[in-house]
Amino acid sequence: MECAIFRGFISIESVVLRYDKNELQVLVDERAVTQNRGNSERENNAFIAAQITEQEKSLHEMVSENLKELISFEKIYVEQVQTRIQSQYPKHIEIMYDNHSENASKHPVVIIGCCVLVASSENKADHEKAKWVPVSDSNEFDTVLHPLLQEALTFLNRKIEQDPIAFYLLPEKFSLNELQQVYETVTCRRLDKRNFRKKIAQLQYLTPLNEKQKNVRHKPASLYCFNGSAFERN
Amino acid sequence: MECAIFRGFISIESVVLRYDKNELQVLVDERAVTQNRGNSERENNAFIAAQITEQEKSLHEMVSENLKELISFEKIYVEQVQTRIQSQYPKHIEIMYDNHSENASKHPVVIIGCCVLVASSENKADHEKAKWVPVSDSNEFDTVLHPLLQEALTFLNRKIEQDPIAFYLLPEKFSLNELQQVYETVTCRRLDKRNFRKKIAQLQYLTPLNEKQKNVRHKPASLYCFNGSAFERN
DNA sequence: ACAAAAGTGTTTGAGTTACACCCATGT
DNA sequence: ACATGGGTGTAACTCAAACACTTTTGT
Repeated sequence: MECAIFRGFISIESVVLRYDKNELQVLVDERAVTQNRGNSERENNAFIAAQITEQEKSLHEMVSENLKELISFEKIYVEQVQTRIQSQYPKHIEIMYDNHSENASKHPVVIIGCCVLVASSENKADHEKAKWVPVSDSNEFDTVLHPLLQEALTFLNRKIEQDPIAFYLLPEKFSLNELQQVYETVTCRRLDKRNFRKKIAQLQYLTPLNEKQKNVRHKPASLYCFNGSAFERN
Repeated sequence: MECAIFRGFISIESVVLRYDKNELQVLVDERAVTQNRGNSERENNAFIAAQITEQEKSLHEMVSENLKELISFEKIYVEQVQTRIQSQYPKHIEIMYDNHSENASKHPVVIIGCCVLVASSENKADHEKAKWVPVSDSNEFDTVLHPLLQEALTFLNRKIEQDPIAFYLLPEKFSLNELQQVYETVTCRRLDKRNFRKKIAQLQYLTPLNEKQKNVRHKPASLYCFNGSAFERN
């Protein structure tokens, strides 16, 4: 094994996604936007820095704690999808650190990019701190963060075929068609209804509830919940 | 997008693997071992730190430059397989930094773990700086680095099914059976000779050379080289 | 009664796996 | 001549894809 160590900065970036109104939406943090313009409010950054040094925390915990200021949720999925090293600070970040600011620019930055999934029903309505934007609204986004969004979507596309992560994007109870729509949206292709049901039946992720949709003007669908006993993650 | 940035250390760890004598071997850096005992010789670390701040370099370049001090090679494969954040320095590393050493322990460490592949024929013989050890010799390894070795082997096992990375472990010219043996060693299972040849024939990675093995006491095998035109990586 | 989504099996093609014998060379 | 690994095709099986009609509810 070869090993080298040096000083630097560590940046943890999260793309937070939800599934709502038949589309994927990404969380835009209005605080971050204003924070980049003006240069006050370092509490948020300081917060994480403090947490991490206190004891060893997983990415899940760190991202999770940070996000609680923005949205409410019960379950959350966090996975690292990107690591890059830059010799210069990304343009969209103003690093305001207490001291050593004069030689800060001599140190590289490691950027850890995460893909975060939350269920739509568990989020507060939009408020002044953050808003949800369809991922298709590409001109909404800071172009510097854009590559991470792409990376997260690519990751999600691949991952959803392998592991039961669709459930992080769904409410507790859901119908098979809702589940299928999540798969279709994430993978960007239509699926055959019968083949889809055969496939997930094999996987045994689902517990059927003795409950059906109400007040729909068609045959009501049976509802299911996710049985994660075999898939404890984080 | 959510973002947080803080000070820390960046550690780049590489597991360097080669295929030799029908087994995978890992490079053990004797310098690192002595470096951990005594606490001189920070040139190596300083070297990389300087390089990275000078201009933006890829992991490939950084690891590659660092390894040139240990072994010789022409082609090399580098891929990041792990990122973890620790609140404390790994035990096996003594961080000796010029100044700020008093508050250094307040900052977390990001560890970037890489899987590196080199061809056996391209390496210098073992010398005092480094030696090659079979991966099966598990008690040879520093237990702190061990998880990265596992991660690298798992990665390799999965990756070799998808991309033509076996060629990084082989000399320029090789027979189909040598190629098959690499696959068998990496995936830890026997393969059917005919099925294997059918499969790689489809993939069109190979250019047949008008050349055969010499001085073997059996029917000499045809030699091939890798045609990487469709797979430019790094 | 009608509109709208729910629900349910079978057939076909593609790809993967299993398997046995003759060939060219060095000693 | 014999020992050693090189080299080749076919049949069975498994998995994924394509496809159409009946059912239940609200209006």
